Amino acid sequence: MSYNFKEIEKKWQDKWYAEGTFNAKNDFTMKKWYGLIEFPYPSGQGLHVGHPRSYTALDIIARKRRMQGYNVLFPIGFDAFGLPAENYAIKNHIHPKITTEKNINHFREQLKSIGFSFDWSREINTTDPEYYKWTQWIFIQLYKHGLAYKATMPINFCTGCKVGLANEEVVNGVCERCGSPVVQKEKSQWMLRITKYAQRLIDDLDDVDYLDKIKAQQKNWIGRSEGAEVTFKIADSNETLTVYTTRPDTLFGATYMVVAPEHPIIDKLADKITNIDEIKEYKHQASLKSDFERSELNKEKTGCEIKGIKAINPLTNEEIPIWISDYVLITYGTGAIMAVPGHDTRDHEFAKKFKLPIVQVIKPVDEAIECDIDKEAFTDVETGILMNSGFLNDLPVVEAKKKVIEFLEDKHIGKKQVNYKLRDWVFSRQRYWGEPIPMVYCEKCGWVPVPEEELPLKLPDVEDYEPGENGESPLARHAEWLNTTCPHCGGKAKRETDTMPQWAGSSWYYLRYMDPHNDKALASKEALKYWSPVDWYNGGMEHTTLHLLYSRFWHKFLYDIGVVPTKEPYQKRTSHGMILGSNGEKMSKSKGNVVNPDDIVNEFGADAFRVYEMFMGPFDQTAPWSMESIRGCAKFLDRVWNLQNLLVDGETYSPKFEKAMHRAIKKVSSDIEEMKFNTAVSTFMTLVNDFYKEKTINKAEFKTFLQLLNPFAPHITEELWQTVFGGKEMLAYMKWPTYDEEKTIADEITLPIQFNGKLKATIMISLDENEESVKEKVHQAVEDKLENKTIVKEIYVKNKIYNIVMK
RNA sequence: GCCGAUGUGGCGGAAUUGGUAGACGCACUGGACUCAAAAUCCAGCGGGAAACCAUGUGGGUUCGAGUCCCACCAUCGGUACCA
Repeated sequence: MSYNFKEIEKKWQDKWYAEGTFNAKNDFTMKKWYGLIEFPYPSGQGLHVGHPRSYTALDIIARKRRMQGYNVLFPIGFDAFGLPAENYAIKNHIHPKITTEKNINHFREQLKSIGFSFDWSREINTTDPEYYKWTQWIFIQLYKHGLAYKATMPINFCTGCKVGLANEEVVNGVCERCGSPVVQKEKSQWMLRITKYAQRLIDDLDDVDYLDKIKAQQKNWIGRSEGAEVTFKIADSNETLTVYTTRPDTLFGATYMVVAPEHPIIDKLADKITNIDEIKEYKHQASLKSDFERSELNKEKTGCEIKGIKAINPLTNEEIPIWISDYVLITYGTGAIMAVPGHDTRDHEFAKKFKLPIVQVIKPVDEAIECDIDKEAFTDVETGILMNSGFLNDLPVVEAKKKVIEFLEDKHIGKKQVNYKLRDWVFSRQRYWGEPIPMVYCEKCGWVPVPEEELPLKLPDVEDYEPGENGESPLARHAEWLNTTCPHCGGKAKRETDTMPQWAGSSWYYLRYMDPHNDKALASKEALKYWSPVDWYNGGMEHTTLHLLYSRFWHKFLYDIGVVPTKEPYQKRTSHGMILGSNGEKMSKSKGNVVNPDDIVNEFGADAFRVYEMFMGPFDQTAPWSMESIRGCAKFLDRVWNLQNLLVDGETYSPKFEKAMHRAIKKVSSDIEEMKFNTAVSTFMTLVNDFYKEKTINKAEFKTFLQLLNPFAPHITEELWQTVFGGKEMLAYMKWPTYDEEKTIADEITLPIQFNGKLKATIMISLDENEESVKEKVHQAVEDKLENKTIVKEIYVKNKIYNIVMK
């Protein structure tokens, strides 16, 4: 018989959320636990079945922590600024504020219908002026500390819509919406100096408990490399050309140089360049290409020799040619390289194409290794030995690097240098639906921050959100907003019309949860001290390099200026796998494989939904949705409900189930900590099967079972606890069951007997039975099979296995 | 190319970390209940008549390998001319 989940789940949800059952307590003397999930973007489509995977997982941990006596903070909010709401507004002429509010209401109902133990009294919304007041405040602090600056940067510009586009809106080099080509357009933008924190963002990963793959991906993204800067003289000139290289040891093999098209040396030496028109034409062609084209259409390298000037290799003193090519990027290193075609694949390709000399300066230490420098660059560092390199000859690569850097530093023509791939964060968006950047431009005083007492600087209510011509922000059209007075001199001034990117509000939201209604500070010192850091943060891998890195950066800055008490925001970071459609493809409207959480809750109930999401597969791996499997989980809960029909009295576990109970407590407890939810669920199922097999369960067993299952299926378990046991106190706050290690160990063991590692039989032995006795039993058991065999040796691994090696 | 993962029945997946491969669930088959169906309960369920064969492929280490080592293949995610 099925239980009435609709009625039961509603009943408990109403009680929990009306009474604030799961709200964090303001008792700062208790031990605390702060669990965080990525707050959703309230899209028009409503909740995706992917959201509850992460939410259920952390909800289970949060619920377990409450039972373990922690003061738990498990908050929820909405990351509500962003493009979809704005695009929807442009299309349908409904203010983003209205759609956002509507969507949030929908999300809130959906989230409540799944029974998450969120503290709804702390709900936040990034578009609330009382919230973004502090987002703006942080920006001003960044500006005051020299970490926010204006720079002219190329942006993606759609030639059709005449708007600036975010990178995510550029698909294969064309505009996602209209399909017109996207070009790069120079625009003055606010930038945040995240690069200043690059090294600390790497180093401090040592102090946090993130999954290794998350650490690896962040390190990769920051992209630290060690090498040297080397300065080359330009022949017959006072100019020099500085390059960055990770292989200074190959300097003797540098046979030419290459500069990026945007490199300033071309303008500086324009008079000397004999083919300046050709070079200008190359520069022009390169500027027409988008970043996308420069990287995607790179099958064939292009380039052009800069005639009339030569560089001098500081070690060989030979004059070498200088080329221009767009495979060298102005944004990395010095925008110029020394080319060592013998030992760099790209330089080799370029040298081959333009018939430039290739010199070998490294050979493999093992002569047996094939190495034909004319065919292919030899790039192996581990096995390399220097040759044709004067004072570096015969040194291994690692030694040669050290020695050459010493030499360069001694002669003041180079130095050790560390570089990062990480670039500063482009913080401006020419969009309406975002936090206004609280800056004012005054002809006399330059950029001046809005005084802090005037925050929040509210986003004005406008009717037209269309981006302006040439990629101007829609706010630029609103004179009333635009024109203001300079907070510094009182003269006429104009406001910044760009808004902040989607990432701004989410970079510090976990701090606001600690004290969400504070109007004096982003949170009180006491709350920050008590709740920091977030103990466990779960989210998607797709946020590893942007959101996670950005918020670590902001947090470190806030730490530096004494606002927050910890160096890192999140002590532990884990990630969940994506949920795919039943056909194994990503869920999308066009593929028609989208599953709506509301339908699942209606048909199977919230508890079944939660149990299924945890049971479907390993938590950190992608998993396809299956309607059949969720039915199995609903059936399991029916069986749990009907256990009450088998119930007998009993103050303690019956001998029949004692071991099973202790083992289940142990297994479920550790599985939750390790996020092995799928095997925890199978433990529950096995246990239920055992109760059915024996057609009995006593009260002690049932009580423990309900407690263990409560974090996974909170509604049905509370209901059974109340109706069957007459429990007054809520299960959710009862002490988490404990187990006795000794009682998890079996005293009888099935011992496998192998012949040459292959299973032949099993026997029962008692735990730690002496070897003589085991041997006797084994031989008795396989006597007949031993005829005509010569035993070579016998291996007994205590309580594990008995293997007979024979001929 | 580089970085990270993954590969086990018809399907989703287990496997105490080197010790009985296939727990648990789905699907399927049979039985009970029912006038009947659904639901429920019980039983079976990798292949093979068996010896045996089976954890992407080929080697290796070991008394013993899904698990460790070497060389590959395939799929997915991230990143990409980063010098």
